[in-house]
Amino acid sequence: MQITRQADYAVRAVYHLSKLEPGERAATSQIAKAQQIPPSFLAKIVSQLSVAGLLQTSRGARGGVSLARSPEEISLLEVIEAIDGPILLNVCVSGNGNNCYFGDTCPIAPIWCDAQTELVDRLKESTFDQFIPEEAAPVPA
Amino acid sequence: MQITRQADYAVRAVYHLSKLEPGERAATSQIAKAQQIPPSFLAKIVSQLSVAGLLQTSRGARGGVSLARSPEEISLLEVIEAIDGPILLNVCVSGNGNNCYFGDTCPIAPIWCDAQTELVDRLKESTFDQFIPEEAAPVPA
DNA sequence: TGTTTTTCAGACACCTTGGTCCTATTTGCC
DNA sequence: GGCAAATAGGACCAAGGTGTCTGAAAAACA
Repeated sequence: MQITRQADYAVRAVYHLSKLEPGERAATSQIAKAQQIPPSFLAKIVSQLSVAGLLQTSRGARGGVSLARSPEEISLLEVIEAIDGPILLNVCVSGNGNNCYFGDTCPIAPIWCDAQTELVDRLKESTFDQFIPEEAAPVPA
Repeated sequence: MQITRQADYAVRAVYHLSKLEPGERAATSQIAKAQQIPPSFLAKIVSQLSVAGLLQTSRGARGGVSLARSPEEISLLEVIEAIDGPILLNVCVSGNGNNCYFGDTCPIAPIWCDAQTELVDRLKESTFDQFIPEEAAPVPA
């Protein structure tokens, strides 16, 4: 009952990039050091995020990675599902709802469906612009 | 991001026993057949639930397992945590709250803490008497 | 007493996740 | 061109979840 380490690392990497200027690049080694992620491991994670279309990478000297979209257009949910696949609290809950092989007669499945929906919605609403310290400060009065 | 199969099987086993008369026993082989759980695997799970004090077992002919308490005193949370250990959505969230090594400065940890609290509360409120068909029917008017 | 039924306890195999390492390949810069 | 910096990608290993199997111990019953 945990997101994988990979997904946590992915979130931290995207968070790190969110704090940069738009379009600014960072090397994975820099991100790894700042966020305390095993560098070799982060390389593979960044690669997956790139394939998923969340990051842009450029190879070679002075290369690095940057966000493919602005922070307010990237949600926690997207990053996590890009790495872990769809969030499913139990095997008997598919993305579309109750997939229990006991069918609609299973009295427990609705609990999982409801809890999962709540969690997914919560993560979907959490975008990375909410995590940037500078932008969070000027609260509309 | 899933409870383990073991925990799901444990829930189904407790659900099965909840439907029996109070104090009535069932053999693990019966439960396994009814709930479609690998019998050898269920044996180990039942053993863990017994150690956790949720089930009572009796060996020998005409033995079996029964609930150690009445269904309304057993929550989904208890069964799941007896098998999987505490529910933690992310490594950086401990049972007591934020355990992120970035400390209170981590802007993402609160998301996990809140979501986890909501999920745990939900599972804590779900007791097995709510799943018994006969008892669920007579709704107080 | 002996047999049957049942739980108990451990060893074992398989797959996914977590993580390292090494070797391309690409790109910028002298 | 050639070197250095950086991503790309695969091989590899360790640990935990999933599940099977086997033998032992306990209890009921004839």
